[in-house]
Amino acid sequence: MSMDVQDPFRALADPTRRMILVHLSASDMTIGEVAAHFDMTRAAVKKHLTILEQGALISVHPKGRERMNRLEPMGLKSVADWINHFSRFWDERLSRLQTAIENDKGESENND
Amino acid sequence: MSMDVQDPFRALADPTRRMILVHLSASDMTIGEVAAHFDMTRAAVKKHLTILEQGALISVHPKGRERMNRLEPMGLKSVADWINHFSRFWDERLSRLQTAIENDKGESENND
DNA sequence: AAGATATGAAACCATTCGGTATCATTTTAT
DNA sequence: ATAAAATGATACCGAATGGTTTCATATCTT
Repeated sequence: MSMDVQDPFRALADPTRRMILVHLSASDMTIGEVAAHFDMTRAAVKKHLTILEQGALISVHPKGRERMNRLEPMGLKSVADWINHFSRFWDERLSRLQTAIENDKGESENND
Repeated sequence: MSMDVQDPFRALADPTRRMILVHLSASDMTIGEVAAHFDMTRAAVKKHLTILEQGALISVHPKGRERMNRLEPMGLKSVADWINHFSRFWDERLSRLQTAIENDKGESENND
């Protein structure tokens, strides 16, 4: 009932929705303009846009009979922030890898 | 048949799976150890671990009758890399916001 | 060898997902 | 006023999701 804000991770799970975000990063677009880039009905694209909006990854701005869909970068940033909590792990691994390379013969770390 | 590598975005879509990653960031764990943190059956947790493995977000290492599940940071990095293609947008917005604040009376940018 | 332990695998179920088609509503243009 | 254009809304469909239960298999431990 409250059209609650769903988490943005779910919105990113679908490849079509990720493509939509890429297109919207070039310019704001109406539903019809977005749909023109895909081989599916406007209705399907509209559902994707609704999910993106619920995930706060886009915002919607009515202009007359059209609805402009706009990328909402802060929604993406919230996802980036979560993931970057783990960045120390790949940083660590990267530095360990570099060390191994410098040592020429990397000791094959604990694989099966 | 080929147990193909699914995209990691789908693996991140579920909140339980994101929690699993947090737990695994503390230490490698067996299925049973992971399951102990959740109010669901081991079978369900195992399914989640399979999806995480398919998304290359974890790796699995059999040790006797156990299977150690290990965080695979580079999988997460691939997601971070995709998202960071958009980082210039929130950076831009942030700098525009700062400018507006410095100008004291921010001109309420084009809202409906 | 026997029993306990850790996992694998499959069948099943309700719900969600991604898509379609159809019809209604709102706004613009003539 | 009317027709066209853009979107909204709903019902419907097959497949995928997230969970369960049950049974089988492999490995420790004694």
